[in-house]
Amino acid sequence: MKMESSNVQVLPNYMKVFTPARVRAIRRTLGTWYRLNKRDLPWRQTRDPYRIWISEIMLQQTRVAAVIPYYQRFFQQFPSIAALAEASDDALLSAWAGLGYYSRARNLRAAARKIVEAGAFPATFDDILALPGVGPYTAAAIASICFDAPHAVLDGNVMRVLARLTRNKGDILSSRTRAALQESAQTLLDAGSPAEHNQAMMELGAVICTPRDPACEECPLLKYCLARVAGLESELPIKGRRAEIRRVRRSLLVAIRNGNILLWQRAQDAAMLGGFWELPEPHQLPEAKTAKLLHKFSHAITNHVYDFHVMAVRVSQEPSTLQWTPLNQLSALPLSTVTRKALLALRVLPYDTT
DNA sequence: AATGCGGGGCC
DNA sequence: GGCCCAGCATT
Repeated sequence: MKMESSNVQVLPNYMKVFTPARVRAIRRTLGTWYRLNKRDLPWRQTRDPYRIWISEIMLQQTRVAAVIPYYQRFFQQFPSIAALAEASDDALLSAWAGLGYYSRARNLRAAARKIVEAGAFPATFDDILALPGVGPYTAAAIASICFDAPHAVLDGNVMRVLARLTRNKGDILSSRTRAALQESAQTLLDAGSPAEHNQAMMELGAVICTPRDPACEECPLLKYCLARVAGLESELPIKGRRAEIRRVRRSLLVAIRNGNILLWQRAQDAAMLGGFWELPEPHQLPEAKTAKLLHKFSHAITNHVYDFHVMAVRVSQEPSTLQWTPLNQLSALPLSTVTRKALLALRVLPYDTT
């Protein structure tokens, strides 16, 4: 009898949640909750692979509220995959400017060209995964939502839901924990309706099982949640330490002459912000004569915080890497967010075009 | 396994 | 003003 009780304790946590009867109950409860409570989002009106693909790429690391204005506009500019495949660099980056992670836009066009060449949108998990910019999460999302493929999605929302549901105390940044959670997600997946099930899991994480102050009292899975029973819902999931923030002081130079402003364009294949237009910095204009400080602002990128000083300068002769750009053409160019912030503050740009 | 890639919301 | 969020590609 001692053996029996120790056997029960040895069971991994996910086994306590994922008994066949509980799995069935969780799937049904979750599905009912989702059908009654799901938000009405633009990409939930369709199963068209082009639409779903674009929405999933835009939603990588990006909040729903930030994506919505870009989503509608994107299809006006690129009504078909073929149109996207032929997009110019400027059109592509302009459509994405402000969304961040610009390699997503570049990969989008590369993938569009692959799809055009293949003649149809890939319809299996493996073929979708082979598209540039598509990883395991996005492939599972598209395959399940558009093609009913039984692949469980594991994004940040689902990791949080599952870490709490199974009281998994592993670091979700580690690949071991992620593998365990992927296994949990696949076990729980309702293969009869993977599109709805996957979206229900993500929706639960987005609106109920939130990072801070989860709304457990409203959660359809409350009675199955091992973290809640243990009072650990606010401690899970565990996330390891990240790199410390570094502060860096930088200057931007504003030279305006005859209705033109001096700018430079980053190389299209640059690792960071490739193809974007920028204000020059002092090392690019060594002989510029500083006139005065026009504006100060800060801008955070990943683990850096930049404190920018925007200076008005006069230039006698400009390096060939810089270009005099007509002020009235600025809104047609992909401007980096830093440059846009500076030019908006100086009223060189009349209003935010993004 | 570790790092870089934006931008925005919350406290 | 600092802290948190988190897919994919690259190394």
